[in-house]
Amino acid sequence: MESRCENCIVRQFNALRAMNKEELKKVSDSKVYRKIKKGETIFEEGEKLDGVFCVRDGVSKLSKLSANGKDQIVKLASKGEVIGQRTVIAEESTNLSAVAVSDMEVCFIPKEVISNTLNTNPNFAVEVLRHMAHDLKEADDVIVNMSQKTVKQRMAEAFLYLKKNYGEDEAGFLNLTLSREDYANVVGTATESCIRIISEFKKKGFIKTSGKQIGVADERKLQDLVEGF
Amino acid sequence: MESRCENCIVRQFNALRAMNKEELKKVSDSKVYRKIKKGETIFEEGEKLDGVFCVRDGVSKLSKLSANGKDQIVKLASKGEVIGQRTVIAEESTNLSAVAVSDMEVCFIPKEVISNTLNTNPNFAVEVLRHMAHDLKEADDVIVNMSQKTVKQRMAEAFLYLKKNYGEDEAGFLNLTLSREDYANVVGTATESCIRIISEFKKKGFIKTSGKQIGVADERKLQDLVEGF
DNA sequence: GTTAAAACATGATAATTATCAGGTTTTGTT
DNA sequence: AACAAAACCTGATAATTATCATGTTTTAAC
Repeated sequence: MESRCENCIVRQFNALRAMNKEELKKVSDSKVYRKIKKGETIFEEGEKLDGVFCVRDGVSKLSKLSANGKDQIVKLASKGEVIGQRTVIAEESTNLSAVAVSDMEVCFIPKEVISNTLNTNPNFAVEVLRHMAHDLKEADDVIVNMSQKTVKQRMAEAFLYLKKNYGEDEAGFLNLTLSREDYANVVGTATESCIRIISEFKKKGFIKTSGKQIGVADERKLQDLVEGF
Repeated sequence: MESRCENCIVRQFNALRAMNKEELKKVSDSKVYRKIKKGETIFEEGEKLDGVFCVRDGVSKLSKLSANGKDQIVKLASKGEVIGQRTVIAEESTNLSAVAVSDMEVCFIPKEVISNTLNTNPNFAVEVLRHMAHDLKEADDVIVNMSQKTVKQRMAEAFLYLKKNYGEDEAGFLNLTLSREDYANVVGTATESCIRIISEFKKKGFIKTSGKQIGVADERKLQDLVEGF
């Protein structure tokens, strides 16, 4: 279901809200709406991007492949977030791949429109800057977590993060379902270790599972674990 | 030795080069020059910053303390870099502490001057954005390294990084001398493990040491190690 | 210059995590 | 429905890394 950016709610969550009517019109006229199926690749590490992707619905993982064939998920991007901004601004090839972890709807916005607006509308530039500053802070936090927390703590944190950011259904299962491998790649561990910890958490009553679905069963206990008790 | 920003070479390395004469004059008139001794703290995690620090000389570590009392160094900032930008832009308290790892000279620039310029000069905003985009990419790389490389590989990388970015003296020792503890905190490991690896690298002829000083002895071998051979 | 504190160093051991090997279950395709 | 592929799971083991204990050297303060 396509529509005009001017009326798009998603825009309120990202820097595009700092655009004026004219600028928004240009974006709307040049944007390309696209559906992306779960598992499909939006772009791959090393590619040059001709624009950015504004996420209207669904979730994408941004990850980087290493020499030994492992994938580290650096960030999950969802409704309202803009993917590829960093790359377009720095005028480089992407350092990350973007793959849909659920069915997605995105709008592709050509880079010219973005950079023109950046160069002429300081409000927009500052707004983008704020978002990037936020991303940078989050990245710093991830670095610290990676080096100072155990795999168990990071797993616990991942469940709490998903609950907080994507919510849960009526039955108490997380709305965003990730494969065990994806969990492992978020947390930075081996898939087997990840599965083992899921089993352990389940046995201890911290989480509940049903097939691929996972739900937080004892938020407090998970929180305690994260904090080192 | 104080001077005018207009004539400051350091400015060429950071976003301040996108300022026009008037703006630069304002910065120069409001800036406060300050010497900082090795080991001295510039600001601490959680503080509110009234401005940014432009590094004229020396190196600062930006780190975050964790619950268990360990410090993770997220970034080393040196000549030309601006510290505290992220915080000032996001209008939050800092998520990191800044401590000098060598004697430093910095210029404090009040945040009003920065934000006024951001709001009126798109060139400056875009330039800041570019620098932030670069920092974000580096942070992503660190995340991936943390999760996918061994401590040994990260140590090897640290030596190569220091050689590349700070150079070495006539005797072949790194210009920037870090304590073993700082190395451990950059790499994200225990100080004892760090020391052990230094001993091992020395024994194998990858590096050489003399007191606290460390020099790269076999760049190729270190590089091979980083790449997993 | 003495002395206390900090930094450096190494061994022994324990804890964490990865890897390999073998299963079962689920999913998607013909 | 049958089949192959992918995802999930568990055990055994090995590798990595942290921790504790203890001693030495260097640095800084008086």
